[in-house]
Amino acid sequence: MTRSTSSPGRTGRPPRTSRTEILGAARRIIDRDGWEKLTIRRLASELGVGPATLYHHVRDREDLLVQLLNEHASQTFSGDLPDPPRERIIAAATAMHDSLAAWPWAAEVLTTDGFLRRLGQPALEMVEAVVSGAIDHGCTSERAVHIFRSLWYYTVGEILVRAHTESRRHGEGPAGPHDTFFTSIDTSRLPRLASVGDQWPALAAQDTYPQGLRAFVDGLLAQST
Amino acid sequence: MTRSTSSPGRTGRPPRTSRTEILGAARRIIDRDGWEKLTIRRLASELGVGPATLYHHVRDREDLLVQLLNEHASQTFSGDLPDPPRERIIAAATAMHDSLAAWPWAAEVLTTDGFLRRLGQPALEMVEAVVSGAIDHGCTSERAVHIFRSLWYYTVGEILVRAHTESRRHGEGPAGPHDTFFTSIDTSRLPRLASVGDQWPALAAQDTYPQGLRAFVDGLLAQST
DNA sequence: ACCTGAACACCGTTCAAGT
DNA sequence: ACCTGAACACCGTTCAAGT
Repeated sequence: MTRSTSSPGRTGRPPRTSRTEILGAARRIIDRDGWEKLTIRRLASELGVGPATLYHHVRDREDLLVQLLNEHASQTFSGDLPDPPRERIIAAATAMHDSLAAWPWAAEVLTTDGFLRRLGQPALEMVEAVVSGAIDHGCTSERAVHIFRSLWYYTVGEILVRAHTESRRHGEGPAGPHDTFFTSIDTSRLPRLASVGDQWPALAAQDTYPQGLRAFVDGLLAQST
Repeated sequence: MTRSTSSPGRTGRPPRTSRTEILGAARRIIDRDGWEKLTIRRLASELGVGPATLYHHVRDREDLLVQLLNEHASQTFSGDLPDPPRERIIAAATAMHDSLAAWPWAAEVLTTDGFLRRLGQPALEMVEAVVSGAIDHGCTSERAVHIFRSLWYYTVGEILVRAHTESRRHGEGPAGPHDTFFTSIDTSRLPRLASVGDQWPALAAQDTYPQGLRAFVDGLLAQST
């Protein structure tokens, strides 16, 4: 929470830990041990300082994660977006999605209160792209914000559900009796699910985000004409 | 994980804690102290037993939450759904949404791995309604599953983001200088966001789930014709 | 068969005191 | 101004032992 740039009149003990060092150490832990292991205490010992020290540089654990995500976003979002409104919206949403999908730990911070307010410039440019695309299509700015939120919910939901599903796809070898996916369902009341049956996991594993996104964008834009 | 129904040949110490008691105590804690306080240790002391005892009745904390959610679902989903495919899909998705929205703690368990596989009959009937609606509209069963998943992502995302936003809407009285919602944005690169500005929180507070849902359903159904 | 205390291996955060 | 050890107030889960 203190600035690492030394102002002229500054006095007292010089800093040994900088924001950059902290973020670097955090990424090292994530890459080496997995993001579940990124705790304040582990991060402190990675840096060779006491846990209390970190509270001079980040407000709390959540703040650390938001900073990490903003850093990631600034490295990810690059290149210009297409000009046609519909394509601009799809490209921006896809960029946000792909950026988040690459960082499963993002799920932890995505639903943070006031998350949007704490986004950095690069991420906000993607929000701008969606909102401006909707306005250029002919929406009011109020409607454009609603459209952004709808697409944001879809994107966050996909990331969050997927982040907690990736776990194991092994363990269910072709040797075992392919027992029903849904445990003991009443097939008379659930005929469609029964007929889909064991195919469900395979279907659920397919990446249908892009297709769903296009359907959603078209549906939303059709509503405001 | 043991059944509370006593089989004839059973022997040994009689149970003092039942599945029903556990679920009841859990709901009491949620109602009285808030769902954040629902921990294994607190639940045990609410019941007057040791923490280890609970592990004879639930596999782990996650299992407890899934059981709680299924119980809630069985009390919530009632009444018949409309017959026209589009309306049936919308009604089922809305029922799932409203049911989850009433239980903010559901966010904790929603993204559980293999969540769908652990749903009980009442919740599965809502899944069935969406899938059957899509099939009756003319989709293949594969496509119907994709449609369900897309709507599920949107629904989960809305719930999760909303659950972490409800916190405080007070504290920002009309007296204070209505400072910018987005902190220090580059207005030349973000003109639309700049013009929306402080209206964002008010717009974000509006419930646009039903409208977004209809747009999404229409977009998805239009894709498969 | 069911219950238990005690232990294991952790958390995030605060605070008075030190340099 | 920055750093610290120690403490506070918790977690989920396991396990050998008891009834």
